[in-house]
Amino acid sequence: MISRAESAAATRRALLDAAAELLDSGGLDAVTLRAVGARAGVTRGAPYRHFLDKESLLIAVGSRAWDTLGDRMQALRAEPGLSAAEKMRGGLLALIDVGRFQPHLYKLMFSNPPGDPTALARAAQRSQTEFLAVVADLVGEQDARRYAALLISSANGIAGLEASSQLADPKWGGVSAEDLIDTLVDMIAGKSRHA
Amino acid sequence: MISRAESAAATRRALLDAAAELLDSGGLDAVTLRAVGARAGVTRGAPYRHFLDKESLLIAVGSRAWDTLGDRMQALRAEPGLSAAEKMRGGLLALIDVGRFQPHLYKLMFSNPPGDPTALARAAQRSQTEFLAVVADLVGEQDARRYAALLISSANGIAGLEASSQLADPKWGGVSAEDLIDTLVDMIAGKSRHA
DNA sequence: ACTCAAGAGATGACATCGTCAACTGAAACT
DNA sequence: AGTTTCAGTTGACGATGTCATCTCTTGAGT
Repeated sequence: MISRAESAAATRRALLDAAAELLDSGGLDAVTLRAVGARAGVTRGAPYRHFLDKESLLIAVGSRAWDTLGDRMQALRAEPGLSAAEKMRGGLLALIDVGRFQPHLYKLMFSNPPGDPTALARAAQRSQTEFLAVVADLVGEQDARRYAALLISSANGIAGLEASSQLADPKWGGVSAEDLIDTLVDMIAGKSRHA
Repeated sequence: MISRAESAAATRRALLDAAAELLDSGGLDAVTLRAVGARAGVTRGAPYRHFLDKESLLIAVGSRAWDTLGDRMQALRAEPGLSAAEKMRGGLLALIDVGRFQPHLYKLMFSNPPGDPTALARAAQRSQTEFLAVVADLVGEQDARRYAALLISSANGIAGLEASSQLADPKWGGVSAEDLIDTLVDMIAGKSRHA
């Protein structure tokens, strides 16, 4: 029927799914090994057959999210009929959308776990290099690094403020995340037009 | 000698200090009510006389940090002999410095606790309105809101990436947080010069 | 001056959590 | 067929947040 390896891979996937779902619905506090196991159809000790500890499980969830975002970035870059500026805007909005619809997952993606602080940064690499290439197409290799770093930082901050619903404060005059991204993209794209 | 109210206020302050110190040195995991109590010279149950629960204590720590940052912003704005652009840069760097030297406290300041998600946003108000006034001095009332929101978001994101030491990645060509802030300030100050 | 309510703090207890050690059973290998 | 490997279960332990209860000092009312 099913080999042992297949069964193990299936439960591993089920554990990741369960953890991601619990994170989405109930926040980080809801992700307990007991709940994850129960939702995956196993018991509390089972995760230890697939992950070193709880932190490793969470890192795996975050890494998987970075991978799917990397896929989206890659597809976006290959998309024909889009200008470099449009691709740049799209990439930033893809990141912000994660923060918008899965805020807890988003926080996890940008958290640096005490055990292995670089783990999630490594998982983010592909997403970021894809985006870097898009920026380079717009502003040239020379300034691409600085601008890409600035854009990713800014998008991250915008998503963060929006997640804590601070952007909605009337103090900012009702700006949306898209407004801020557009302002930024226009400034940079405009600058590149001057060269 | 000392009245009861004074003594209570003193332990309340000691609890806040203890929590802040534990947070700085050992991260959020190190902040346990037992450890906080011990460091403040009381036992685990004492905090419940001053705070509703652990979350309320952490919110109080974060709020106090926002208050001192607000003081710094206020002093910076009143500083004579500084151009509006310099004040703007200084305000952003003040925020980034918190992320640089007290990363755990910084994360707390931008976290939205499940119990009262708006509590820390309220504490951040004064800092942000002070900064908003500085930005208005540079770019005018009209665009101040949008630019201030963008700048705070960006600074937040930059501090976040720096905290997870992702800015150090050679992929970005060795940019510093100051570089990114300057790039941003120049773009906005330059734009305002055009008007 | 005496009484007594109030409240800060201590303490015992409980549920929950992450984690480990020992155990079980079935699949995979020789 | 016998043996090993390994996914999964179960019991136990220490740590933690939180509540109920108790103690004791302070401070106000008479």
